[in-house]
Amino acid sequence: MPTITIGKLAKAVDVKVPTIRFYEQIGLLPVAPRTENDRRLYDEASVRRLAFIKHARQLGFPIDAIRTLLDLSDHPERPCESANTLAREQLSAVETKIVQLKALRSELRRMVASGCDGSAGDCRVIEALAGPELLGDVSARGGESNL
Amino acid sequence: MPTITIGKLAKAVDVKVPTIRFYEQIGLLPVAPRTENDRRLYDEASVRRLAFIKHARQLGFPIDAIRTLLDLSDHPERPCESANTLAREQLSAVETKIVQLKALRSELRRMVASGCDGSAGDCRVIEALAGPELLGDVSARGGESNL
DNA sequence: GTGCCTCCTCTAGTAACTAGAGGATCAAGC
DNA sequence: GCTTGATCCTCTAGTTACTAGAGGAGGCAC
Repeated sequence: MPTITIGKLAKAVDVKVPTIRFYEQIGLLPVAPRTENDRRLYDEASVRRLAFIKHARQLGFPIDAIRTLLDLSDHPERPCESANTLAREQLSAVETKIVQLKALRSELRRMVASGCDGSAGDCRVIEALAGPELLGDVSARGGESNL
Repeated sequence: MPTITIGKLAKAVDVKVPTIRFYEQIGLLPVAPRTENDRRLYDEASVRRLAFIKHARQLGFPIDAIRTLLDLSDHPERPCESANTLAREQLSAVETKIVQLKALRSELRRMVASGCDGSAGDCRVIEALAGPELLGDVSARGGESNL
């Protein structure tokens, strides 16, 4: 018997209300039963499910991976190979990102260290951006946009 | 006298053609002059400007910051304080991100290390995701989405 | 009864592109 | 002169994972 309102669920898991509706809409959360006044109602299982999602998101798993993970957790009899694979993939994505960011960090440190206080004409920061790229093959995919 | 086609510019800087049009549209690149057949034409200055943008993007500067940076580089007589500030901000954003990702990495490593090969019911990966969050206050802003 | 809070739906906006439709033009080879 | 394929044009919509806001109904406390 579900008795938890969407606001309470949001508070319990520390997720925003619209996010919960969004998760329902994309099918990460099941369609919630409603009161006669059309308010969504949740139970303890919903709290656990949402907490699972939140935790996975914090670890950077994309929604599609979380879908698979939830599916597995809903069917305990299935082999969990794919969960392991997803975790390994996510780990290596994170590791790659760290390497890339460290390269960026050192270039930015050089830029900041040679900090100038004059006019833009002889600013080292701008010079460094304009100059030939000394950067290794960091983020050859075209930038910073995603994990 | 501009003579470089958009395709050549794209190749010269290693940026995709639609990206160049996009940069023009949002005002990062000036509106290019056209041939009588409506093709955009560029010159060496365009190559330098686009390279500047690309390099700044690789370093993770957001478009708005790049706008400021380009503006400064267009007006060498202005003080370059803001360039320094932007670089410092970007550096600290990158440093923060590295710290966050390292925390994620260690949790993912623990998950992967305890890798199971049975069924989802007793999968450590899923258990780790479902269990109480042991995670420190990493990425309290809600995840991985941006730099 | 009167605020104020929570809830509802729906649309649009965010960042920084990327992909695709549908069509015109160009350069090279035969 | 013609065909073929590459390149160009514009415009719209899709990507990710939400977030913000409009506009309105219902519920609770005093």
